Amino acid sequence: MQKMNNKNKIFIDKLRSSGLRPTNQRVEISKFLFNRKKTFHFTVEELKNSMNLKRSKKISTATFYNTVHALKSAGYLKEFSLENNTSYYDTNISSHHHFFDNGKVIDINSDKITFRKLPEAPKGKKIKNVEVVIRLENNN
Amino acid sequence: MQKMNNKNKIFIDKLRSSGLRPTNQRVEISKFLFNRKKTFHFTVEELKNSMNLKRSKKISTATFYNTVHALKSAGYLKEFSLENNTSYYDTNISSHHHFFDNGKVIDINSDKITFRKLPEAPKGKKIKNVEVVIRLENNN
DNA sequence: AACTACTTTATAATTATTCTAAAGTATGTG
DNA sequence: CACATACTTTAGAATAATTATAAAGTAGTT
Ligand SMILES: [Mn+2]
Ligand SMILES: [Mn+2]
Ligand SMILES: [Zn+2]
Ligand SMILES: [Zn+2]
Repeated sequence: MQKMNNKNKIFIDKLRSSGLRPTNQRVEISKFLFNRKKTFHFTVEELKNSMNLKRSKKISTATFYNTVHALKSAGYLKEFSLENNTSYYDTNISSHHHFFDNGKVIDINSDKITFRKLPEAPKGKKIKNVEVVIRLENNN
Repeated sequence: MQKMNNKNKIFIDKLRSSGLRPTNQRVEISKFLFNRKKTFHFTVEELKNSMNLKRSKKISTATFYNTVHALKSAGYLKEFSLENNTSYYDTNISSHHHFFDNGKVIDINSDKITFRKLPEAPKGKKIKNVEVVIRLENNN
């Protein structure tokens, strides 16, 4: 019973191609994640809290986890880790780099970093990707 | 009542300078961690299991966590994260790089990677360190 | 030996995540 | 539309990693 207006088509398509029916909850999550200009880095808990804050009828934790996992498996989200034991997700699925600044994450486009020297992959292996983390601290 | 033989002095010193009395449990952990030629990458659970396997009187989980945390705070261990929700520790505390190969972690010495181009730190920030992860996959 | 401070340990609590099973919703068929 | 069937949502239970608690043990000091 999804109103299939053009406005939501792109978000619905991501769900469909992730093997998910575009239910209301899922479409709202998909819109929340992908209807923005800048990359979004988030934990499931952060996503849940910021979406549910504005809602009278809350979306359940399980639905957030399920939807995020399906979108990740389909390649619409990338998972990464900081130095705590929580999964972070990134709406920028290209191979790219990051500044880490006290828990804040900022994208660095791939072309902003190039290498003069890189090691070979060990025997029998090949390089899947190369990603750089630049850790920041305050001046002085 | 620690037997202060020279053999253990270096491991005891790491504990002392981490603010820990060199008890038997702690000295054994320190030796297990630092008495090796190659870098050791581990989770607390792995450390606990491999040490306790050989022991009749087990060291408790809390002692493993406490000791690892103190050694980390003192700078004798470095923490890092893979894409699951577990903390890994690294006995190589220098800024260096890694191959990640299906959960296996291999050190890459700092001088094996150099940059042609690197972005500036944002206003008011400076770069603390730059670390590279090279993800591997099998050939073919 | 007695006193005190630090340590170890078992166990409880917490957090992030996953699982389960029941109730809800959508879709297809006649 | 009526029913069957399949997929969803949800609350709550279960699990895994970690941290907290508090009692019993040990060490260092007088
Ligand atoms: Mn977990
Ligand atoms: Mn945790
Ligand atoms: Zn990113
Ligand atoms: Zn390392």
